[in-house]
Amino acid sequence: MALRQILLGMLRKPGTGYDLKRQFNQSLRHFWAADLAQIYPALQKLEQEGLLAVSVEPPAQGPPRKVYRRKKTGDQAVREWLLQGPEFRRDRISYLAQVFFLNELNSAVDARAFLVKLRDNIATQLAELKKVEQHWQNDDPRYPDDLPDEGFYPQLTLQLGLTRLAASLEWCDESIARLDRRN
Amino acid sequence: MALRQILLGMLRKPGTGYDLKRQFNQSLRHFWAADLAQIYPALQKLEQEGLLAVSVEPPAQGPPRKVYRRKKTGDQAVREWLLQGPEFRRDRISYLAQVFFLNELNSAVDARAFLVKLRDNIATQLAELKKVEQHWQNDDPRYPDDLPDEGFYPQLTLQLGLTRLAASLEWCDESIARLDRRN
DNA sequence: CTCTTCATGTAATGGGTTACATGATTCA
DNA sequence: TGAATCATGTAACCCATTACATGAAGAG
Repeated sequence: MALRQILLGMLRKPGTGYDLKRQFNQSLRHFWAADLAQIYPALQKLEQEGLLAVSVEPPAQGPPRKVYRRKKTGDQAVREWLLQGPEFRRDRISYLAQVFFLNELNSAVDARAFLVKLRDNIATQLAELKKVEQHWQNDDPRYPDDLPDEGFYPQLTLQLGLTRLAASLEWCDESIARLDRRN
Repeated sequence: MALRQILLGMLRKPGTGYDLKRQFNQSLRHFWAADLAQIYPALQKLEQEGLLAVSVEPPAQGPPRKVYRRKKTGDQAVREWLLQGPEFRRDRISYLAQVFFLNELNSAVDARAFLVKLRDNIATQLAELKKVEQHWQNDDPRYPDDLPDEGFYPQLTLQLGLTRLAASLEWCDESIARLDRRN
């Protein structure tokens, strides 16, 4: 149920649903993704509840832009969310479920192939996140240690993303090595 | 949509919905959780589809036990799931979304308090997972390197859980230190 | 001439959570 | 006497995904 708050958080500066989607892709994607089909109704609801204001503006191209602005009640909602402390939702990691049952294949060769594919996938994800980091670095030469506060906290999240992927990658390599040692 | 396959995987040995819930709590919880309200209908559906067989057995206590057994079609379904390669579902990490927006608090003190709470939470989770590892160790003296295949793959998943939590914990400490250095 | 980008949505379906409902036995 | 364990479920709701629908401008 955090999408509401995330949208409010992103609307520190006014924007349209489409703008927010772009922000998801650029900055939040590695820990949260959302589709336009989710974003549009959510924004409408937040407006109905009085946390956002809308104004229709003429677009450069396409249909009229519905620009959402956060109201004071919206500011407050974000602050409350943060003051409640960290939220944990149960994570579900499909590929770990698969690893758990790899023995069902009755074949160390097939199990190994699975782990190698997993390794490659994670390596790709890590490479992509590093590209994102490159972009951030190019956008602001103060990256990572002299960023203003607005950039500092997002940078922390990127950092954890990189750390976790690197740890997962190492785990893959070690797992493959352990499997090889068993045979 | 992996719950189906996980239930099938767990039913290598026959059992009831309640038994499976226990297995979730003991072995899979750190990467997948499921409620009885999800498990019971899912088992019924798998039976209707012909992947499982049911037989009603007299219980030690309570209502009759519905014991599910995997059929050959069920075995096949598990194997197909694994042979398709690793599945990635987009993860959503609420607390990272919160970290991303911590600047909204306009207070390094409050932001720091958030990170400390996060640190404590993760430390608790790590301690709990280590307890789980202790149990596994006690259950089988061959842990971790001389386990039979059935135990080896589950142990890998536990290992990743521990690795990731340890990495997250380090990240928390470093983030708090970096925040302190800024002020 | 086709693909991408801008920009809005709705509808159907699927998956997950919470609440509700029942009832016997065992343990503190 | 009250809580936990065993054992089954249903119903309402919420959240997320996929598919469908429209349409103009600009890039290649």
